[in-house]
Amino acid sequence: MNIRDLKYFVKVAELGHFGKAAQACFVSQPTLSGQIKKLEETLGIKLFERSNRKVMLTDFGRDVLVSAKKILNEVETINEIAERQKDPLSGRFKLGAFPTLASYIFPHLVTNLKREIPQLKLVLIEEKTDQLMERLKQGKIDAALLALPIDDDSLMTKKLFDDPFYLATNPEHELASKKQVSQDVLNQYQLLLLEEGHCLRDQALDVCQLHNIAEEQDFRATSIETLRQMVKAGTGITFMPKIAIHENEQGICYIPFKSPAPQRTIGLVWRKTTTRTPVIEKLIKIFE
Amino acid sequence: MNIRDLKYFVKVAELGHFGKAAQACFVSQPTLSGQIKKLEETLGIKLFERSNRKVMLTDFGRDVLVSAKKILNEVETINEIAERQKDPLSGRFKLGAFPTLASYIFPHLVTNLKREIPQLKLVLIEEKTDQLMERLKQGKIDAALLALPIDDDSLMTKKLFDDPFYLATNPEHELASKKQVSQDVLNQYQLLLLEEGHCLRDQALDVCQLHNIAEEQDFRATSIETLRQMVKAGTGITFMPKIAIHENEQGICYIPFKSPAPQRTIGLVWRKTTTRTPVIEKLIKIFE
DNA sequence: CTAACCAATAGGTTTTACCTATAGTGTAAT
DNA sequence: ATTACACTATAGGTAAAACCTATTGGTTAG
Repeated sequence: MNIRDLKYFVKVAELGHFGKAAQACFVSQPTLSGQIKKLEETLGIKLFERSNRKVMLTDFGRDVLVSAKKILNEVETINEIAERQKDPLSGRFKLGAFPTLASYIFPHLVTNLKREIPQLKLVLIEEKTDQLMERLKQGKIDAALLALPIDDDSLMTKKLFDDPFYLATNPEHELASKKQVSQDVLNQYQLLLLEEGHCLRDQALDVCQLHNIAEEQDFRATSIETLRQMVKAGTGITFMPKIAIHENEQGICYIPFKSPAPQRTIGLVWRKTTTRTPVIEKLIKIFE
Repeated sequence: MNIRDLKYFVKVAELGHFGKAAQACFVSQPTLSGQIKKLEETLGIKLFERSNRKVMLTDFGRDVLVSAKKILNEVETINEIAERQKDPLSGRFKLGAFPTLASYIFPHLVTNLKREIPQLKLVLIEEKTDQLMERLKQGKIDAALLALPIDDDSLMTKKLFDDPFYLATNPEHELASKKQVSQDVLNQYQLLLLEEGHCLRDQALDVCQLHNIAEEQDFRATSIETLRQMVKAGTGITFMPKIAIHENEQGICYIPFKSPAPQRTIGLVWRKTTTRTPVIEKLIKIFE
C-alpha cells in the first residue's frame, strides 16, 4: 500500500469521477485508474463500483475511506511538524551546566540567546558533571557547559572562557588586606569546600594537593551561596570562581591569586553526531 | 512519503540499529539506509542522530515516530477490514422489498439465506417500489425484490416467481361460495384497495381498468393486513396476493380466479455494476 | 595495531509509476 | 437508428525508484 494511492482513492471517492480525480492529483487518468486497480488488487476487494454514469464506493470502500482519511491527516501532521522544525535554529534545545556554573552563567546566556535566536526554546538543566555527561551521551540533552578538559571520543568540546579562582575571606581575616595572594600561603589555613561530586570541589582539591593545603573536615557546603554566607560569617576561607563574584559586595573580600592563578576552563560540550550544529555555533559565538 | 519508508523508520527507531531493522524488514541494510535518507530529505530534517555506537532519534524523530505508528496502525486496520471482507459472501447485504411483499417473503428468505450463507449480515429494507429503485441506483441498497417488469438500463433483473391474486371476501359475501371467479364478475362490486404508491394497488387497478371495475372511493388502506381485517369486517372485497394468504384462516374466503388469473411477477433487481454477484446468485438459487 | 562493527556509498538490475494513444462501453441526442 | 459524447480500461513504451551485492570509511574493542 502507498500513501499516494490512498490520496488517489480519497479523491476519486470525493469527486466520484476518475478523470477529475486524476486532474486534481496532477496525473493522467490511466495512471490513476491503474493505481486504484492495483490498490484494489492488493487489498483483494473492489473499492468502487464503476459504471460510465457514476462511480460509487462499495461498503468496503466506505470503511477504507475512513481509515485512508485518517492516514492522510496524520501524514499532513508529519509534514507540518517538519515544516515547523525545518528552521535548524528553532525547536527545543536542552542545555546543561553544572551547579557552580549554572546559576551564574544561565542568566547571561538566556538574554543573549533570546536576542540572537528568539524562536529557540531553551531548556536549562542544572546537574553535576557526571550526570550531564551521561545525559549528553544518551541524547537526553543537546549540549552542556562543563569544565574542561573533557575526555570522551564521542563528544566534541569548544573552550569558551577561563574562570579564575579568587580567595574569598571575611574582611576581618588577616589575608583580607592583601592585594594579591600566592597559592602557597594557603597551607596555613583551613579551606571550606563543597560536598563530594561538585567539580568545583575537585578543582579546588587539585590546587590544594599541589600546595599541601588542608580542607576543613567538618563542613561540606551544598552550594556556592552557602559557602559565601559561611565566609561572611567568619567560618573560614574558600575558593570563589570569578563568575560567582558580585561587584561591590559587602562583608566579604575577594583576593586575586598571584600568577599563575588557579582557574577552571569552561567549555561547551556536545555529541559529534549532533543535528543541532547551527544552534551550537550560535552559542559559541555568544562567548567570543 | 511512503508507508514502506515509515515501516523502515519505525523499525530503526525501535531497534536502534539499521542492520537489524533491515533484517526485520526483509531488505538489505543499504536499501533501508537509503530509504531513511530519502525520507529525511523529503521532510527536510534528520530523524536520527547516527554514530557507529548507537542510533538515536532526534526530537523531531520522536514526534514523527508517534504519527508514523498511528499511520501504520491504521494501515493494519485497513488490511484487517479487507481480510475480513475478502469472502465475497460475507459483510452486509442490503436487500429491499416493497411493503406488500416484504413482510411475507422476508421470513422465508432470512431462514434460507442464514442456512446458505451464515456469515452474511442481511439488512432488510421495506419501502415502496420508487424509493427502492432510487436507493438501488444510488448504491444505498445492494438488491431489491420488485414486481416485474422493471425497465432501467442500469439494472439487471431475474424473475423469481409468479404471485397470483386471489379474491378475498367475507364468508357471508355472495361470491364466497364460488370455487373460482372470473375477473369480469367483479364489475358489479366495489373493491377495497391500498393507498397510492403501493404497487399492489397499481397492479389491481390495471386489472380493474381492463374489466371496468370500480374502486371503493372512501377507503385507502395502508397495509394488506388492514385490508384483510376490513374484508373480515364485511366492508368489501379485495385482491389478495397468494403469498399473503395464511392457510386455514377463519372469517375470510380466498377465491382463485379463472385462468388467466391476474398475478404479479416477483423478481430480484440489482445494479449491473454490483460487486455482490456471489450473494445475488445465492439469493436467486433459493427461489429455484 | 588489528579485527570487528556499522552506516554510507557505488554501480548495476528489476520493478513500478507514469505518459500518450486508443479501445471499449454505455448514455444522450439528432 | 445512428452519431456523438463521456468515462473508464487497456496497451506499449519511458523514466524514476527501489532494490541488490560489493565495498568504503570511520569507530570501537581486544
